[in-house]
Amino acid sequence: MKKRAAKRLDYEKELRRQGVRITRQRSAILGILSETEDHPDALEIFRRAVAVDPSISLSTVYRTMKLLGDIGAIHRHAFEGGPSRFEHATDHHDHLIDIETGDVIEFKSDKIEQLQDEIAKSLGYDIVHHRLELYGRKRRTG
Amino acid sequence: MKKRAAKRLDYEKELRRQGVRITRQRSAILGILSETEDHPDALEIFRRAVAVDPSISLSTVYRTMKLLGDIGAIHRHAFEGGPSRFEHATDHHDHLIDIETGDVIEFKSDKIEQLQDEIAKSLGYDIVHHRLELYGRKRRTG
DNA sequence: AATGCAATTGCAAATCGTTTGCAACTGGTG
DNA sequence: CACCAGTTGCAAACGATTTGCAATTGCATT
Ligand SMILES: [Mn+2]
Ligand SMILES: [Mn+2]
Ligand SMILES: [Zn+2]
Ligand SMILES: [Zn+2]
Repeated sequence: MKKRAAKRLDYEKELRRQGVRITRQRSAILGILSETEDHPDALEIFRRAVAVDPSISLSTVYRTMKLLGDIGAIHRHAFEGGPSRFEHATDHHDHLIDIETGDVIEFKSDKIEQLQDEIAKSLGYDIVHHRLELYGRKRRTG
Repeated sequence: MKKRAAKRLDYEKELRRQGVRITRQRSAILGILSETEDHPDALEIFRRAVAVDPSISLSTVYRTMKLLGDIGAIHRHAFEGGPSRFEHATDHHDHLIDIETGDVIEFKSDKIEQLQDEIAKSLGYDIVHHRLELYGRKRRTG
């Protein structure tokens, strides 16, 4: 899954456009989000943010994730068991979670996406969003 | 989605087989689960159970759902936003959730199931379980 | 650069769904 | 019908997230 790193400035630009203030704390979080390629949870983002701005609070991380989610700059995933995990918004894709390591692997299937649309349509619905998560374990190549 | 109602006695038999006691509270819950065709949450099961046995507690509902889940007699779903919802175990199927009414519609696609397997395999994984949820709104037939 | 004020913050407390410790109770076997 | 491990109700604890509030700060305005 190729992912173009969103630029911190892209985020800030979008925030300003929405009349939202760029605070020191938000800059720190945006910096972290823009350069991360994984799916960290709020606490992990908080830990990374503290390294940049020790005064930041977990509340602010949560509030910022909420804000960014609302404007569509990030996506929130509630994988089984754990807390919500975040990633900067990119093209839609789904996830395979390694149930032994917790690793998250991204994938995309146009066929599945299309079948979903057909199923929804046949039931009289339009899909607004969906969630497809595969939980598996690495096949031991014996 | 055709669903054969599980019999309360099926549940009890399985529980006894596992050396688990059939208490008044468990009977009440099993009765409710065996005759429900929807996806109630713990609180709703509790409400229905109280009507049968006023002494039952919410804790016992949760403990019983855990127990039944562990032996595979029921399935637990964590749909977006709300609390866990339960249904008695039947053949695998996935869900379409009406984001306006909360209604849950069941569906099954062998094609999607197969594509999932192929994707996992191509990534070097075996699927242990998965979650596919479509969130949509009723198409207005205008 | 100084002012003004609504937006934002950190903190603590609240919330929600769920789990758990514990003393009292009870199913089911002998 | 006695026994006792399994089960219960209750209240308190839990983990993730949200919220009220008084203090702070971004930034548009002079
Ligand atoms: Mn992703
Ligand atoms: Mn179902
Ligand atoms: Zn998808
Ligand atoms: Zn499925």
